[in-house]
Amino acid sequence: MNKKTRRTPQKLAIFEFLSNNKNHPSAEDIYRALSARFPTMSLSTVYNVLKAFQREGLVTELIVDPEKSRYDAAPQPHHHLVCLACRKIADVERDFKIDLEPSETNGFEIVRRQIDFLGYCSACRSDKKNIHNRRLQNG
Amino acid sequence: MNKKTRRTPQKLAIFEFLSNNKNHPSAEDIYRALSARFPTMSLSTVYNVLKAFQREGLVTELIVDPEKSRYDAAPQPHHHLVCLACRKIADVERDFKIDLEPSETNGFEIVRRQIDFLGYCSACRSDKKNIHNRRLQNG
DNA sequence: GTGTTTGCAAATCTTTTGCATGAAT
DNA sequence: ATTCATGCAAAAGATTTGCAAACAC
Repeated sequence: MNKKTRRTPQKLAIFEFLSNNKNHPSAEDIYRALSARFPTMSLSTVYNVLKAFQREGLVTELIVDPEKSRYDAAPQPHHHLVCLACRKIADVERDFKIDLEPSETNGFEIVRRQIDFLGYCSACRSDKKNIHNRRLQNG
Repeated sequence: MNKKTRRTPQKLAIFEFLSNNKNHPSAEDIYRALSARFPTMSLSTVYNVLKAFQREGLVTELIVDPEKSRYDAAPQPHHHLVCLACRKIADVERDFKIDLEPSETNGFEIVRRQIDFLGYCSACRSDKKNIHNRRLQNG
């Protein structure tokens, strides 16, 4: 962590939780997970801390869930599998060489690329099958 | 458009506006753009219609802006350049061959892949001072 | 006529903000 | 002592929902 910002127990706990977590939790997820250890911690503190971490470059805000932001503390760039049904996110560790020709960039200065593989996770796939089967049974 | 759903003037106007628009507008953008022609149209109608179009597969909800959904009626799959400062979106027409090994898919059934090139558009580059005051996403 | 769509208001949900208190440097 | 962080409540924005009236089929 940076020296400019203060090391509070809440910040340490949030950073630790995010680092050890593979689920790319939302602010609410983090809040709920830590409220046993920090019963007085507020949700706005979670938001404040996440914003501060983003400014320091420690945390990335993932934009893959239309309903809420998800957060990622992984140090190396990577990509994601996103379930369109339950919004589960899994990491794809591989790096892809994708680059645009200067003529394709439309004047943009590209600083990062993100690849989302959208689909259905195994749990939601079997749910789908169940629904399908039920329909067939009902006629 | 489909036969199952009814052809109302509002729906036709929304579809037409989205098809002729390169800016990937938000629901609010669409609402404002059409309220001259449809002074009584409500914002929730815009949302309802967009949801119906998504169900029919006519429109895609883009998840690139953490503050609001953006909509795209383009028929061909394509990718996007996204400005991290002003959230302008530009299309990248090229197709990229990116595929995961079965061992990398984590049990997901992939139905679509989306590549976002994140950076700064030319307008925002020329006034970098403002960038810091605006949204931050690993800027 | 029937069932869908519209439009309005109210509700819900996520995220931000203002401000007083408390804590880290 | 100064400055930054916390926590609470309230505000702000985006999206959804309930429902009666209007309209497409």
